[in-house]
Amino acid sequence: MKTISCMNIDQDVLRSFGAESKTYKKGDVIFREGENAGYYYQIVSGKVKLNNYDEEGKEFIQNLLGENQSFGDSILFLERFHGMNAICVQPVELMRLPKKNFFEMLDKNPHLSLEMNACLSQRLYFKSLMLQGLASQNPVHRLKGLLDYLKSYHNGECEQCFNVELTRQEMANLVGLRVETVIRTLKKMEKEGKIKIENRKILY
DNA sequence: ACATTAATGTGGT
DNA sequence: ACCACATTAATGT
Repeated sequence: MKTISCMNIDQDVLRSFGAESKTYKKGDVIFREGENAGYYYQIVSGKVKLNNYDEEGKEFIQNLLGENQSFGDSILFLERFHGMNAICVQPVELMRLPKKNFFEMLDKNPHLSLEMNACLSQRLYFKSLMLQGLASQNPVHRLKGLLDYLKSYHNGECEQCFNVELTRQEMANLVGLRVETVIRTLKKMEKEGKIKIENRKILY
């Protein structure tokens, strides 16, 4: 199960520019909304979620990142605060590179700079897919948007063999629906042949 | 093998 | 959407 690694920079390169390894436990907060953004983060193992909470305290997940994916980087190009929290969903091991070193690295490695552009473009493009779905009231459209988005991260070739490794609760928090609605909508989509469900695993 | 917990389903309001 | 509860799968002791 390979995902498009965006960004996946060689660990030795990262270290040579002063990155440090860090480990977190499940539930640990890596950074919070409103804090100053000062690091590039790249996940070695584990899973991180980027989220917000609305006024009522309901969670909205912006993204879920796994192995060889980076986060916190898009905002390094801006003088801004974090717009979301980064929380570990599983125990996490990651590399952390200070902003200053990050730019030094890009400066000395133009190809990484290019890759970064490709990476940011990819995120932009697929965020737009998500938004299309979220703009709809129809739960089928919302979930379809999410599935297209997730699949796009995937070098998948075959039809309906992309295994969605998210719980229904996570999906619900990504598209702003209730778990029950997600469960029922997924079943509906299965009947319509849009997805397959094999012992609770979702194939798209 | 048994108890506990997390995730998935179902039905009713 | 929300709530309560049943069923199933995964994990711990």
